[in-house]
Amino acid sequence: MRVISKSGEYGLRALMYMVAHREEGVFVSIRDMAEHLDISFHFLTKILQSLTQAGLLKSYRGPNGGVAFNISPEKVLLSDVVRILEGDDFFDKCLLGLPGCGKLAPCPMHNIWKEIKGALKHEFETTSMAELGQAALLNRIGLVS
Amino acid sequence: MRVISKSGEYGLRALMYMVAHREEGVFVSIRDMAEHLDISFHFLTKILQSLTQAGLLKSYRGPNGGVAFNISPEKVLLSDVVRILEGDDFFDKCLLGLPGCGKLAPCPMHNIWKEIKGALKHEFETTSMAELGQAALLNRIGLVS
DNA sequence: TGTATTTAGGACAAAATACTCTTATATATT
DNA sequence: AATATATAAGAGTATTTTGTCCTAAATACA
Ligand code: SF4
Ligand code: SF4
Repeated sequence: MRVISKSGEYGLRALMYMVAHREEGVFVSIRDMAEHLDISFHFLTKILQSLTQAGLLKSYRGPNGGVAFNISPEKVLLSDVVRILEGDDFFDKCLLGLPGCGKLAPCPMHNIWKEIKGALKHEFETTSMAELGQAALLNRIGLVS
Repeated sequence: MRVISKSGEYGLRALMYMVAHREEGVFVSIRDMAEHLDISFHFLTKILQSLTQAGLLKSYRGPNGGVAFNISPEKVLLSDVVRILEGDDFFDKCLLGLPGCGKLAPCPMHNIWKEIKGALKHEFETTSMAELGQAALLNRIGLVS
């Protein structure tokens, strides 16, 4: 059961890292993140590029360069991140892979799925990256317990 | 957001079809199902083979052959099906793709995910294929509304 | 017995996802 | 200006998932 893709996972873990390690006016090195989080540097770079292009992050090239939040992490919702990295229809998917959930004459799975999906969407839309970052400070980021 | 794979989707849709169309002592043709549900015949055959090998279905070769429930659909839970088709650890996965959810020192996503996953698991473990089949009789199976 | 039908099973191919590598561009420092 | 460092961007490779095809085995029926 994979809910978010590897891209989504890596992106979220990187943003958690950034929140936990941010300093005002300092860009976080992608290479450092990749090493600390054990993610392929080039792959992570691409993922973060998507977030930069979407306006969520800003980047800076050259020595001491890196990425930083362009929007305050208090205002960045989990749902914003997954919508950018996994597609805008992330929360509109059907359990059976068919499009158009919630319309007339739903299939037998509809009621089951409606509840679950609603709960997931609600959680993602009421949790900010800042909150996740705070929690990350208490534990070891992105590591299994 | 794909929760179940294509294999799982096809398997569930086929079982719903079987419940809705079952007659005592009659095997349901895989080819008929594949056509009605618009699923590749060979692919569906393999998926149903897994369910047969797991003992959930029984099959019969030759004219008027096909597959039938080996276990009464009232006793077949949704969770049984996905565990067979997607792996026994289906409900043990982490939102971030890391193994071992629910242990000490959880990551920041843990509380969010724990609730959602618990709800999903509960729904799947309290819904039988018979129930889904009943609902399927009322609507059009596996079709989007 | 021979033929048609239907699942079983494995090899193969296509598509999607995940990951790697190379080159270009921007910036800082000397 | 020259060099080192870092992200941007796109091409290329690997792995997994999904789908196709061919042959074998079982069964029914003429
Ligand atoms: S009605 Fe059923 S098949 Fe259709 S989108 Fe909703 S859950 Fe999926
Ligand atoms: S604690 Fe977090 S990272 Fe670990 S398994 Fe649970 S949700 Fe995943």
